[in-house]
Amino acid sequence: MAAKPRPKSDAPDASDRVSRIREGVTAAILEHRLLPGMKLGEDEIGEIYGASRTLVRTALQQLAHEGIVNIEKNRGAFVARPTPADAREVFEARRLIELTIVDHACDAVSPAWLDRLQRHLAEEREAELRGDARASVRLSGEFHRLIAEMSGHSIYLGFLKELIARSSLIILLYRRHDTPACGTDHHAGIVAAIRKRDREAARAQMLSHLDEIEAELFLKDPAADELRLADVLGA
Amino acid sequence: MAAKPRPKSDAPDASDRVSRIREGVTAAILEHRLLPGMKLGEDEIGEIYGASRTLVRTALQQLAHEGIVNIEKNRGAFVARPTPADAREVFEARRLIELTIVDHACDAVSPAWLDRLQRHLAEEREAELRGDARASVRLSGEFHRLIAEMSGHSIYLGFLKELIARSSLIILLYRRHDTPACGTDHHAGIVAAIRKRDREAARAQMLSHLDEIEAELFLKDPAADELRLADVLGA
DNA sequence: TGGGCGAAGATTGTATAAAGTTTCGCCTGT
DNA sequence: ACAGGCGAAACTTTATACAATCTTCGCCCA
Repeated sequence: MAAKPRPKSDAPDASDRVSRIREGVTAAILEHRLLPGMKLGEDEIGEIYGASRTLVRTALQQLAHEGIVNIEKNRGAFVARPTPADAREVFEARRLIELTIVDHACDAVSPAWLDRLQRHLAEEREAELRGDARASVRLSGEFHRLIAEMSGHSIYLGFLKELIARSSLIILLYRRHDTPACGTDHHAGIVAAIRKRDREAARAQMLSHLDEIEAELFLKDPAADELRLADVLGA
Repeated sequence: MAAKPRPKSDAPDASDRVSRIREGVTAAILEHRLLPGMKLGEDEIGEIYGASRTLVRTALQQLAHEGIVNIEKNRGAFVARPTPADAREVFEARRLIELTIVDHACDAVSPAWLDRLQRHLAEEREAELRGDARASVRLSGEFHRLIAEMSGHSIYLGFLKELIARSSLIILLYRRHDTPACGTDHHAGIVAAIRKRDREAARAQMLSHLDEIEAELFLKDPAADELRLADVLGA
């Protein structure tokens, strides 16, 4: 199923060695195996992926540009530790962009896309049934990316990919309770609205979905204190 | 005035060697000294800046991520050549983001910011008087970046920096006549609205400003032909 | 004379080694 | 006993060398 022969270079994340590293580290971060603030040694990662530090460095720089890794001069790379302020910015940006994206998705609806969305929803439900929280977070992000791809706007897609990665980090950092299923029903509702080409409904669904995710976070001052403490400890 | 002592590493574009390369190449592209499609040889740039290919490569990768440079595998880096479709996406994204940004700018207005905006407008008028089209384009971009900084949203700022860079490239590529002053008056109007904290007026001004810029472009099919011609001449 | 094949040149991708910086441990002096 | 400084180790940063790939020019053949 992964043997889709691309004639040229359709996707930037193709089969390069550095992309494999980047996606591996991304997955590790998003699946909570790498905690925020952790050191990402070049030798360490290079050994894991059997690659030279040159490639590791390239991947790390790309991740830094995506906002899920911080590179400090002469110190090295660390898993990003978004502040509550960052979190609010990310979700505000997501509201802005994704409300527009669903609009476009309603225009671009097609049987092929609907099928793909449907299959994704099934996958999400399966992971949810399994109680696999990590997979749920990952698939939730992929759902939003799917809609962005559907919109056909490569710029929005690029922006949203960054925002989703940071969101996953934020959710894993700040969510109150181990939210078992943060909105698979919402996703289904969004798909339903898109199928009906009902822009207003789609926007409303998406908005309440994002609001609910953000509402489940713990972004008050106590979190800032916690962060500041870690800051002193880190620097 | 530029002596704002940053204790740590507040700005990513600090005084690194790679940043100097990146900014130099960016300026060259935005000032139309490097035409779209031109080859950016690593040795060539390295020689110019007295740097090793390692650093040049890093800078080029960052520029590629910003969207003003294309890197083709085993071929090298080239100045990006945005298509009309790209241009439309860029301006749609700018409309979306900048309308929100001016909203926030109205909230963040302060004497210091107003002074900075005023000084920038003076600088723009001066360049316009000089008839320096290159400086005008650059300063126009910086005006929008200034408002983004004013909004205090680092995410919007980052997104907009990319969009502005690509916009400059697009404007230099597709504008119909050598537009002498593409909207310095608009900028003044936007500043006036921001000073009065009039969100609605600011949004309206910004929207008409962006629309006018896009309207001055030549984004039809003939433009594609024009591009192809340049292609043959360039490569 | 036009087209295809092939080798030389050039350029990029990758790895390795040297250089500089930070950090941590240890030692000495008060 | 504790604070401050010295030194070594580990790491990142930068540069250089090697390998793989593509382009180009020239040559041969139909």
